[in-house]
Amino acid sequence: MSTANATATRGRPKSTAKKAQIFEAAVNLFLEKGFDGTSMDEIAERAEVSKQTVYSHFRSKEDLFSYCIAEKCVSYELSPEFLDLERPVDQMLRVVGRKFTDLLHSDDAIHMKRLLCASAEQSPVLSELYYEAGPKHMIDLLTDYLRRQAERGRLKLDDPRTAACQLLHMFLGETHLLRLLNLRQTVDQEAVNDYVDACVDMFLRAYR
Amino acid sequence: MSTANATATRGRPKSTAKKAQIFEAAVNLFLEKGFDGTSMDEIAERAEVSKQTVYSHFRSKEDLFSYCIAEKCVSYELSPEFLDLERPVDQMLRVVGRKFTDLLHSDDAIHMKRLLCASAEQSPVLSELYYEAGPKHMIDLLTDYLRRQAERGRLKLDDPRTAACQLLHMFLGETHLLRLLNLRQTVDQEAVNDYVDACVDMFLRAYR
DNA sequence: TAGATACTGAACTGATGAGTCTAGTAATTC
DNA sequence: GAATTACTAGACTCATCAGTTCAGTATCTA
Repeated sequence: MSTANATATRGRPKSTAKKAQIFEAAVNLFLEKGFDGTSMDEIAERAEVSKQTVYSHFRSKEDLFSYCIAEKCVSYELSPEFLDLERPVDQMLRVVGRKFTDLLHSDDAIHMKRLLCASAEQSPVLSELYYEAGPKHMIDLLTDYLRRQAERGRLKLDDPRTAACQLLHMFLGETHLLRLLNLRQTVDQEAVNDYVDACVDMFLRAYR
Repeated sequence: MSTANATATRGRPKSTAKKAQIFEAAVNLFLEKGFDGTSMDEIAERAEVSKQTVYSHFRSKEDLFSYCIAEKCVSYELSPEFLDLERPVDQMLRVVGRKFTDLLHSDDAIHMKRLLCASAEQSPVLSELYYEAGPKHMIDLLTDYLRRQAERGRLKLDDPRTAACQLLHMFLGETHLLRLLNLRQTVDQEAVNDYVDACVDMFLRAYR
């Protein structure tokens, strides 16, 4: 059991490895079975850790849950680098569409969204975290890209944010809803790609 | 206590009024607090009915839940009458957009969607009901409308179903997500209307 | 090595909640 | 009126689960 702790205290330091194990177990269980459907005993068992250790790292179940969601949200942050202003707009938007739908139709993202919808009533704080790291961040990136391309005269639009919302929400389409409702276990990648292409074509016909 | 029962049996018939009370109480509680967050005692209390009566009308909590969702889905069926082929397309689509967003941003619809997302893992049967009565039905109606307008030469599109999906998902936009995540308690009706108009404009620029 | 803290495992507490049971009352049919 | 079934109120069973307690062991710092 290797151990590392930043602040030097007396006695045996808390194992960051154990904390990671707990997080890993908890996040997977929460995503699979929801908050209410997951028990602390289950988490401890899957983490191969005693229940007391779970409570020594996290004050309560809610606490652990928040930690999991917050941690997960961080991983959703997309880097803006891939939005290349030099590439042809249609090509670039197709790439964006593919990346975006890949991410959003993934099991992980679907489970996450379900979880947040379910917990939205009790804790909008977590929704906030998710929204900022995920959807809002993506909209901001695309808005910026569209504005710049408009300035270059490659697109004709006066409200880049509205346009970004339109395109991204179109991308989601029926597949996303079907996945969310658990009516599709697998994604027909080809069909999604065709749909994305159709959206880009349509978008560009409208915005030059 | 007025009572009416279709099938004539011996003894006191079950009160359809009581059943309706139970349904009313249950559906509201489920929508407000979710499946796990609602207890049968609570339902009985709000319905002003004894717990035993609840169990005499419904076999189990799951049973009652399914009944509620199914019943609610029926109420989501939109009649196709309002899609008038004679009115100018842009005008008609604006009306559709307003009706659609009004419905989908309502507290009721938002709670319903949250509920279904949460229960999607355990029972895709309910998702199916919802999807057929709500989204799918709406898509079908609009697809039909778009096809007919294309036949009349008022629109230029080869895949009316894709176009319908695009438009409807655009309509949802950021507001829907924010409502779903409980980050907006009220809807800025004017902003939504402007957004809907922008979507219709954009849609028509793309499809003639 | 001593003092301190982490971890284990298992038993325990207290609350909540689904579903049952019972005894009595109300409504309906024949 | 007699048989039958619905409804009520409340107590009851049984399981689950968040969080605690405890006694013993492991691992760290000084």
